[in-house]
Amino acid sequence: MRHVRLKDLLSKEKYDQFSVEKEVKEFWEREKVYEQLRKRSGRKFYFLDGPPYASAKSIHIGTAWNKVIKDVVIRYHRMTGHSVWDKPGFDTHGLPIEVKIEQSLGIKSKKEIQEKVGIDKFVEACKAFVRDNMEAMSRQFSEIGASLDWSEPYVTYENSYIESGWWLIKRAHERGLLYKGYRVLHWCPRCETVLADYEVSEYRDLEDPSIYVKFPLRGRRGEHLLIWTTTPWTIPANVFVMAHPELEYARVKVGEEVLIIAKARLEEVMKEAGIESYEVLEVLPGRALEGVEYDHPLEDLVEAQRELRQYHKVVMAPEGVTAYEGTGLVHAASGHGSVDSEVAARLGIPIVSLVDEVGRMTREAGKYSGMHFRDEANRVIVDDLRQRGSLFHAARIVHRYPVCWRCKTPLALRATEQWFIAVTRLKKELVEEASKVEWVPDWARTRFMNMVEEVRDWAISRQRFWGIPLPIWVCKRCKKYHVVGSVRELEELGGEVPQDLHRPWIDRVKIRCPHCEGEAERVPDVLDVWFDSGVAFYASLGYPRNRELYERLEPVDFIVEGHDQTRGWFFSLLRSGIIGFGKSPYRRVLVHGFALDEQGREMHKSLGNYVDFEELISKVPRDVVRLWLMSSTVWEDLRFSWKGLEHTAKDFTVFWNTFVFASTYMSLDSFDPEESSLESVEAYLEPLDRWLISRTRRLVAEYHKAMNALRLHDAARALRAFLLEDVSRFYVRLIRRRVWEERDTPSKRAAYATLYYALRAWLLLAAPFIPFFTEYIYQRFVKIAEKDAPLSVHMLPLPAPEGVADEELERSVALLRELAEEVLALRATAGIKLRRPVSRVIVVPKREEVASALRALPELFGELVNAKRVELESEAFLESLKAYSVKPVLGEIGKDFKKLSREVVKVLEARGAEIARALATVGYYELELNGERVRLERRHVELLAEYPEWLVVKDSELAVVALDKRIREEEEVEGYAREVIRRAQHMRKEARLNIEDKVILWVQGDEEMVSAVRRLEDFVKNEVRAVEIRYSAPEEGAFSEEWEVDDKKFLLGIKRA
RNA sequence: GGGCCCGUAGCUCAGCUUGGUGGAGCGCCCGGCUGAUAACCGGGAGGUCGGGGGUUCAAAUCCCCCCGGGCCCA
Repeated sequence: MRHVRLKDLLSKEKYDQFSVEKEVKEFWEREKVYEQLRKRSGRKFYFLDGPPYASAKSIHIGTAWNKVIKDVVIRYHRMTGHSVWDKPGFDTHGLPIEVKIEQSLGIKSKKEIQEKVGIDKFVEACKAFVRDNMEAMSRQFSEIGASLDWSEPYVTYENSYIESGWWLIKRAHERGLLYKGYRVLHWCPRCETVLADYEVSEYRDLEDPSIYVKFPLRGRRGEHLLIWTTTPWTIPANVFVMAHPELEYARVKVGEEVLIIAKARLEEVMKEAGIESYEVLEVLPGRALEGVEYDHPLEDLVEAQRELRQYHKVVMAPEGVTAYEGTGLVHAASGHGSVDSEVAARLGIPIVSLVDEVGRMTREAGKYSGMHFRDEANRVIVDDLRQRGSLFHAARIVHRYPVCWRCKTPLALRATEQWFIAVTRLKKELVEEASKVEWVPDWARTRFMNMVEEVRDWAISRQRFWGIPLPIWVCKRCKKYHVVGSVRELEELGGEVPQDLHRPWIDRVKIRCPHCEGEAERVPDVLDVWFDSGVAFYASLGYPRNRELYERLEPVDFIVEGHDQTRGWFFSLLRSGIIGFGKSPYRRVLVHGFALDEQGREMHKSLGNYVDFEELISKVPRDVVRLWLMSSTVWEDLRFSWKGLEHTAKDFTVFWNTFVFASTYMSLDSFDPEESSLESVEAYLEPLDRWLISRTRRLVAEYHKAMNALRLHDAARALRAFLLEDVSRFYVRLIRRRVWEERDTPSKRAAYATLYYALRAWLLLAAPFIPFFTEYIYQRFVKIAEKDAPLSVHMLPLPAPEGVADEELERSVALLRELAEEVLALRATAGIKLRRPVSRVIVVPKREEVASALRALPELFGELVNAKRVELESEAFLESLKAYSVKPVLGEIGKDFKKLSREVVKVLEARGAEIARALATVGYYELELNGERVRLERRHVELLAEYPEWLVVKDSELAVVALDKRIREEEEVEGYAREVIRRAQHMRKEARLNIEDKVILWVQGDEEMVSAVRRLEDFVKNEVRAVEIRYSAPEEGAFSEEWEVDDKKFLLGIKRA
């Protein structure tokens, strides 16, 4: 006979979530559960893993959170009939890894890589490093239960992935989006590569010169343009000066010289320069300065300047000028400033860049050639300007200056030749496609759109080694270039394809120029690492070599990453999708928060507040970590909290205990859930059972609603609240007595069937969140009870929303629970323990729904407050219980009754209640006193109305509740019997008896106690499972203990019968 | 400087979309319950809902400004 039995899970065994997880992991591995899960068929659900960057061995808590979120969604979809694509990925190329390898090899420059180490060794080292990291990270991800395919992740360094990447470059080329440009971009002189806009993300407070320089007007002796700069090293490359057409400029006489400066800046600049005496000669609009020529102050020292004389003019460039800093005249170095270069391009002015790839001034910089730009060149240039009298004022300034995100070297803006994809031309498509995407939460859309609005062309080339080689070959003879889209194409063009497509091997591949048959060589660049992950949506599926898979799975149904990825991965995917396929590659995006430390700061190893993942899961069980993570609002930042974890762990003990309770009694009674289905016990369901069923249905519905809206935290919280509040704290507490009943009653079966229904549903719904715990319980609970139950809980379909919740019943129960709290508060003030029954509770409802709830569920309420009777009464009834008394108002009495006053007061004291009632109702009271008629009226007394001392009353929002404190014999006897039962139960537990063991009970001592037990002998016997009660001293060998209740002493003994 | 998010009890956070007497857990004090429970229940103390202004009969909630923190950009 099958029935529920948690054999290995009985209460004596101490619950240990760590061993639960260990056992479940072994079970999953032994039975190859994951492999079977993957194979299941159903509607496609294409999930795409945002590949973490494999630059370290240990994962961040935030990375773990990220994968847990993914796992919950994946498991949810598996359990709702989807076939889930669950290939994880790793991002493996790029500068951060190169920098780490440089450090480990003890080298500092690009040159050393090429000359001392060799690119081949260097690239191999990168690959080995990444491989180790991936292995460690994969292990940690599977430790936390992430059920993705760790045996075959997609890896961006693999040949097939690289080839897929090439395809997109080719597509861009075919669409006419690929171009080579000479552009001003941030450059790291240490890494010797260009950095994209989004890579310029770190700023440091650095000290720089802050100088005001005089540029003499050509042919007007003694008159100068005054410019301001913090980068003296750009002065040799000065080509023109920018002014704002709508600003007012002043010609100012200072000493013997005339300076031109924005009027709005005049006062401040003079103050800074310490000049008190100056005279404004004239104010003119910026427009008037257009075309004014000047001479470069260092013209004779800088070779490049010889060519530039013709461009030294003031030009109108409002985008480069502000009225808030500087002088309103901006020195423009077309090769060293982004606005400068744009203005130059607009006006057909040449781009001049005088800094080389390692940060030294070039040969064209003449005197300054070979000097480092920020150190020596800055100093020498300032000196030269000073010597020539061109320096108006020099100071130092501390300002935020961009540094390399990897090596913290200050960056230089310099013009270089780079490859670009003209993304700006795709802006309309980007906006259109992004607006079709479902963003959760919705503000992610706003954020994304704001970002797209500012989109710039994408500089895809990097002058480095460890990356996807740029698939562009340039002909030595005709100088035309050719973009290669695949390995096969490379072969067809006569290239000898190497084993590994990385540099340096790919560099040696020469092809036939398709234009002139000359020999073509690859350009030496690699691709921006952001390119890699951006193509994951098709490259991870092997497209275009394998078209079928992608065509079947696309589009990606779901992605989720941190909010920093709005500009990162979410954008690079969309960009690649538009370039390659003209549409968004994904349908739905969930944004999650950052995992911060306990103080709300970022967690960093360098800050010393880093919680190591391995340490975390050695201290806290995985499911506890998961549930804690998932209870936090997905898209908000998460504060790490040991306390929060502890609290979550406590909830697990309640989960566990609830199942132990259920299984213990169900197995004791050989309950078979298949035989005693909910339908079969329908007729015996009590209101409380119907309530739990309704609550369960509500949970199912709310859970699915939350999951579908990706409000995963709402689902997690609902799961916790349901088991804790509804099942454990309420339902189970109230059915205890029903299931403790020894006979097999229909009521008991109904309770079991209800409880089983609720727990089974919960177990399945909780499975995506806490896969270990639910699997463990499932194996010992559902799996044993149901004959067709599958191997693993994760293979079951989730309960679907069904039927309707019984709103009215739930509302009634909720009201009664609230009302019961009021009564419990009354008991507390009256000092009557809950164990002692009271004879009656009076309720005067203030709302009809309270009254109808009480009429519908009187027993439930009686049980909640342990009252024999619950009386629904009117306010008038309560009034009638009030005892009235009077307090004489001596002034009035003396005035009216003179000498009789003393007697009147005596009467008031003696017959106060009677008089009070009369005054309250009729309004007067007459009596004869010393032969005189006396008429007492309201004004003679203060009327006091009080409830009798045996009644305590509490007013609340729902009702006035009153508790009759008078304990009748009946209740007293039951109360004493319960005191005995409670202690006998305690002793059973202490004596380590099994729940089903029968005992003999001895009771001896206080008369009242003993007689109470005698009078309720059957009740006591049933409750403590006694076959017999002996009213004598416990026999030798019995477990005995002395007790005292209300000064009544008694001795109890128990022994297994 | 711009866009988006966050700010609620000592601590961790719900509540805000859709305005209607401010909540939970932890911690503290007092009391109670318990043969699933190292669990739980009740009471008490604890709040300028970051600040200011506005809309409204009514604002934690909607609008504007400011302050502090985060992310992304400039």
